[in-house]
Amino acid sequence: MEFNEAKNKFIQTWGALGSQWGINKTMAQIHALLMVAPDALSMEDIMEELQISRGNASMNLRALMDWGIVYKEYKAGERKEFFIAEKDLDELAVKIAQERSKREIKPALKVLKDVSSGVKDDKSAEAKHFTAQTEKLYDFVLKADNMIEKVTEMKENWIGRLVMKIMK
Amino acid sequence: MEFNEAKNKFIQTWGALGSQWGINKTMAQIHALLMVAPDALSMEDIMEELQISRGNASMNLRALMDWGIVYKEYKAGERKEFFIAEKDLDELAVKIAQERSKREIKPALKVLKDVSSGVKDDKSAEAKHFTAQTEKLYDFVLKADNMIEKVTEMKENWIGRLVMKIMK
DNA sequence: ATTATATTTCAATTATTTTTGAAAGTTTAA
DNA sequence: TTAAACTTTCAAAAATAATTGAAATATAAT
Repeated sequence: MEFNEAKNKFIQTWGALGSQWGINKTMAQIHALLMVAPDALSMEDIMEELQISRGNASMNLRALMDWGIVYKEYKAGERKEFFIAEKDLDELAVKIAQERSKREIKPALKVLKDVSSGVKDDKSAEAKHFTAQTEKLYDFVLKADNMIEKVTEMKENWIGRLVMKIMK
Repeated sequence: MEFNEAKNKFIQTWGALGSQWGINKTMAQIHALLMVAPDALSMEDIMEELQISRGNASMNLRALMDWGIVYKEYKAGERKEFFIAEKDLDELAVKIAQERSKREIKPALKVLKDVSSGVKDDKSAEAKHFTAQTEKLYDFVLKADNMIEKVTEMKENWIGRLVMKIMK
């Protein structure tokens, strides 16, 4: 396999994986590109490699920085900005988990709580069932969300590492 | 809050959550509806409640059944089919995790492995860095995928439950 | 075998999301 | 201050994804 072929394949795959998980394709591709780039890349470099417009590059780089998984870097004597990816994968996972929890799960939890507790007075069978089910869902999503948080804290503590080991 | 308002809010929220995680909105809404329905619903019922077309209902119900999280039910004396959701949430989580692993993560892992091992001969610095990075990513995604599998097996064994407890 | 009921399929339409590119905005240097 | 280098913004265009609806298919009752 030729190097450029491999790189391209990797970028495409990472992009596809991203879009299946609700992250836009270009954003994931830029991230992929930065992950395997030996040094920081400029916006021009990124536009060139991925064949995308300036606006697209700018907006997705901003998004990646908002997620905290890509950083700006300034080079002495260079006027333009360069970008590097967070390369510590554990850190990457933590950032993504926290961000998705904050943006998507937490607000959903709030609604779940509201709707499950909002119909408590209604004594119809339908309403009772609804309350019971949404309560269960709330507990479940909350548990899942807690798990994400705990996993992100785990890497620092020994029992966490032990658990990971047991879990294989 | 009125019952119908609550129900609607729940369906909308579940739908939005679904689409943020790569599942189409209607599919998630049908699932939400079935989750809180006290008994099985017909395709007509679903079309009516969600104001969607027959084709849409049919296709998304098929998808939900492919995921193994919605089942058909036949009622004596009734010609049409009825549908119920998997209501055991642990089971639901397992099914979703397994399905996404199979459909998305496993194929991505294969590509990661291919590209990371495919450029081993190329001695350029760029290629070396690429191989190192994609190897790390492979290990990482593999670990994450294993974790999903392990979590799904956990509920059956005591140490798993203990771990869950410790993790809060 | 025919009709009535129910479901699936899929090309065309509609809605949503992403991308572009050029104008406006910033920052640095001279 | 002006100009050059670079970045951001955002309305319009393009690409992608979801939805419709009617024809085709399937299934059951008469």
